[in-house]
Amino acid sequence: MSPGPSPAVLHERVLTWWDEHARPLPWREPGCSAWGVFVSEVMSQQTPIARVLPAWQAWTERWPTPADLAADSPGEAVRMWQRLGYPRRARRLWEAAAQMVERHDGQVPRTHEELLALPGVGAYTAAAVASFAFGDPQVVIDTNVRRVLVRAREGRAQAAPSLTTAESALAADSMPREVDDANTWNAAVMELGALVCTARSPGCDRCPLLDVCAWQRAGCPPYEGPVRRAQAWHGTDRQARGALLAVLRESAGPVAGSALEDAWSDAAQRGRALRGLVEDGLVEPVDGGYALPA
DNA sequence: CACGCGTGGTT
DNA sequence: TAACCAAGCGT
Repeated sequence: MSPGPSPAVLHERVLTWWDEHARPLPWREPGCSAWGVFVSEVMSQQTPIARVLPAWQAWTERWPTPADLAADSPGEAVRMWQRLGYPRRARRLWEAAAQMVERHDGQVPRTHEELLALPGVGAYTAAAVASFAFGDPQVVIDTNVRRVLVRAREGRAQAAPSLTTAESALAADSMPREVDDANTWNAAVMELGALVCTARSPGCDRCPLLDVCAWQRAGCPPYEGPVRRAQAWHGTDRQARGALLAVLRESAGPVAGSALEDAWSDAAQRGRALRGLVEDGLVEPVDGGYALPA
């Protein structure tokens, strides 16, 4: 079937590499709460760890439990999100905290199914929290895992644009059977993809799988497959939303409509972006202007 | 299922 | 410098 090494070989190599090279991130400390892990996973969705670290510190100090966050306003969550990007994640994290208070006795739920039901939590985040916070070895599949497995086991440069059932099966087949190893494996494969088996310029010379990697053995053939169109940015509604929300985040109180005109001059696009932000619960119209939601 | 959704560092 | 890339989610 696959030209790559057996799972047993992968486990030995990757788990040994993890012991020596895992970064000491605060949410990996034994004493970190499930809430701390949960916040770290949501913040890390599409955002580099270097930018997550200070925001995670600030959030968990200010809101040490789900109840602490739920007792504050969603607008404060949006403000504290700072410039992590995709601010809808902040609003959804606040809503998730509120649901934990209402339905889960103020705790992060422990099962994959309950986690998946929370706003802002998809298959990846539910599996990651179950595994990393609660030791339940769900199959964790993110972009790093997909890239490492596709290269090492199938000999291709990169995974398809979206997750396939074949990749899910490959990831499940790659899991160690023993529980502790499986949970460590989840973190270790991601870490290998983040630090060594990277998308742009992989550090194959320091990879623990160098001599068994199917992609390496095939001569590192380039990717052949459908290409995802690059995201537009300049002049998009998304850029407008970002500019408008930045003004509100940096203001202590409500902002007059005229101040938002300075942030984005095109009136039609400004109006469209503002309506979208209001729909998403990131902005509230108030008397004579706009504010973060109370 | 393809697309919209932020931001900033790297190449 | 424009394009690419980063622990995805919701519709």
